[in-house]
Amino acid sequence: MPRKPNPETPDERRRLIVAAVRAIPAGDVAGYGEVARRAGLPGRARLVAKVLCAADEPGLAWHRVLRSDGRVAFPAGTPAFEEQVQRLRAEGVRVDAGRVRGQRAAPTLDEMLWAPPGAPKPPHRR
DNA sequence: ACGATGACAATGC
DNA sequence: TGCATTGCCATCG
Repeated sequence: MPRKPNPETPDERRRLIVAAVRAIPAGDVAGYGEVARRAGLPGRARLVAKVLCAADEPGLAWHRVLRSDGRVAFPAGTPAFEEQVQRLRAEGVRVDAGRVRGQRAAPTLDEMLWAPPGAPKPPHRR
């Protein structure tokens, strides 16, 4: 059956995405793709970026959203980049050279199931 | 309608 | 890890 690509209105999508971002607990992070999926909009990672860019929602934790590789999306050195890094560190997130440590930016279902507490432990680096 | 663009993702070397 | 390539999706001129 023909799948429906975008049954939602632009505003609806914006709302869903903002909600998904709000759902990220402090001190934790998520990838754009992850947020998109949690928002019920799989494959729309770029839309998430768009929304965050235009999001003027006060208190929105946009800084907890990273690329799938755990890196900050802004080019290093830019004001936005620096601010994001600081905000993350302020929440106890270890950021090294624009890369987040200690957590997975885009944990897959497999990963969650296959990496229960006590599994392959990546050595802490700091 | 079409091509360019972007706070992206997955894959390959 | 880093860089290049390809795929994706919504927006905009």
